[in-house]
Amino acid sequence: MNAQPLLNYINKYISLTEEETLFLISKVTFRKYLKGQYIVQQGDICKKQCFIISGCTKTFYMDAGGQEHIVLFAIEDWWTSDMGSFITQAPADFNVQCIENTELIQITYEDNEEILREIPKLERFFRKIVESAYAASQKRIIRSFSLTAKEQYLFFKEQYPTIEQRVPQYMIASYLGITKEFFSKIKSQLAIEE
Amino acid sequence: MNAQPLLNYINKYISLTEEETLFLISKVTFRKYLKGQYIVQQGDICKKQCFIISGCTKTFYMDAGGQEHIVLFAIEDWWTSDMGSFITQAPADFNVQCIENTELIQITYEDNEEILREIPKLERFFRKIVESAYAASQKRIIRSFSLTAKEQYLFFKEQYPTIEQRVPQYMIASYLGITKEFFSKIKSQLAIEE
DNA sequence: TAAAAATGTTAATCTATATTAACTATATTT
DNA sequence: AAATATAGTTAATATAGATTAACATTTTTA
Repeated sequence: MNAQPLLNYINKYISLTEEETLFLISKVTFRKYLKGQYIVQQGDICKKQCFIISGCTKTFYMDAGGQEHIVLFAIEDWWTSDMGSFITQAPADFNVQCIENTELIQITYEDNEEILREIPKLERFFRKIVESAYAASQKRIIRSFSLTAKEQYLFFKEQYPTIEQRVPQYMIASYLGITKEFFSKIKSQLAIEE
Repeated sequence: MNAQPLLNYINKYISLTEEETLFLISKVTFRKYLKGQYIVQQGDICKKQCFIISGCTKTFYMDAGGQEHIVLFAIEDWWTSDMGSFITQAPADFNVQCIENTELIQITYEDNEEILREIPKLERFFRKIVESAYAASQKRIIRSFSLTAKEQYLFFKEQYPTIEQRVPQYMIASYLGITKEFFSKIKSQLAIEE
C-alpha cells in the first residue's frame, strides 16, 4: 500500500514521528476506481473520507429534474467526500464520481476519529484544513451573487487552471451554475474580445 | 464577565473539568456592541472569533457597485467572524455588523490556538463545528443553483424561522441573492397562493 | 473503419430576475 | 407633532441566462 503521497502532503505542514506515521498507515486503505465509478451516491451513508493520489472527481447534486449541479472538483492532494453525510453518518445529498481513473486513500469515520484522537497535531491540522475549505465555500457563495457568469468563469480559469484542461466543458458549466449552451456563448465572446 | 452562555453551549456537547473551564474563561473577553457597529470591516485583519450571547449580526460582502451581499446571519449561541481572514490573518473580504445591540464573547487568534492546544477535546469539538458549517455552506451553494428564489425563500423561512422576524426584509433579500423589489413580489405571490 | 455515443456549438425564443422610478408605510430624530 | 430617514411595495421595462432544437465535432465501441 502506497501511503507516501498522503505522508508527503501531511509532512509539508507538520511532522509526524515514526510511531505516529505507522499508526496512521495502519488505519488507512488504498483503493483504485475507474473513470465513471461512484465513490459516494446520493442517499448512501458516506463512510469514508478520501485523499486523492491521482485522478479527478466531481461532487455533485442531482436535482428533481435530473440535472447535475457540481459543488466541487478534486484532484491530486485534495480531500473529497460528502462532508455532511460523513460527519453525521446520515444519507448523502451529494454524489462523488470519478471523472478519471482515480487512486486514493480512504479513511473510515471511526478510524478518522481514532487517528485524530491519538494524534492531536493531526486534529489541529485537519481543523485548519476544514476552516479554509469553509472560508473558500463562503467566498464562492459571494462570487455567485456578485459576479456575472463570465466573471465567474474568468475567476475559475485563474484559480484552477489545470482543472479546466482535464474535465469536459459541460462540467465546468455545471460548476459555474450555467447551461453548457450559455457557457459556450461566453467562451466565444471571450475569444472575440482577444 | 459572564461566560456562562458559552460554557452552557460547550457543556451541551462535551464536559470540561473545573480547571479547563477556568483556563478557558481566563482567555476570553466580553464585549457589547450597539446596533450598527462593525465587529469586522472589509480590509481589516479579523483578530477575533465571536460567540454571540445576545443580539444578531450579519456577515456581508460589499461589491464594487456598493451592493451588500449577505453570507450569514448569526444569533445567540452562534459563532461569527470572517473565517478566511481569521485563519490567515490576512485582510477581511467580509464585514460583520451588528443589526441589534449585541453582547458577545471574543477570542483572539492566539488565545484560540492556545486554548485548543491545551484542551484537545475542545479542538475536536471545534473541528466538528467547522465541519458542519462547511457542509451547510456546500448545501447552500446547491440551493442557489437548483432552486428558484421563491423556493429558496421557503427553505429559509423553514430553517431560520426566528431570523425572519428579527431582520429587515431587504436583508433577507440580500441573503437570498435577490433584490428587495423581487423579494416583495415573491411574498405577495405567496400571500395570494394562501 | 463505421456506427454510436458523448461532447460542444449556434441561433431563436422564452423567462426569472434586475433595474428604474414613483409611491406608501414605518421608524427615528428634532 | 412635524420632519426626515429608513423600509417596503407596485408596476413598466430591460437583461442575463435558460430552453429548445438542429447541427458539428470528438471519443468510444463494435
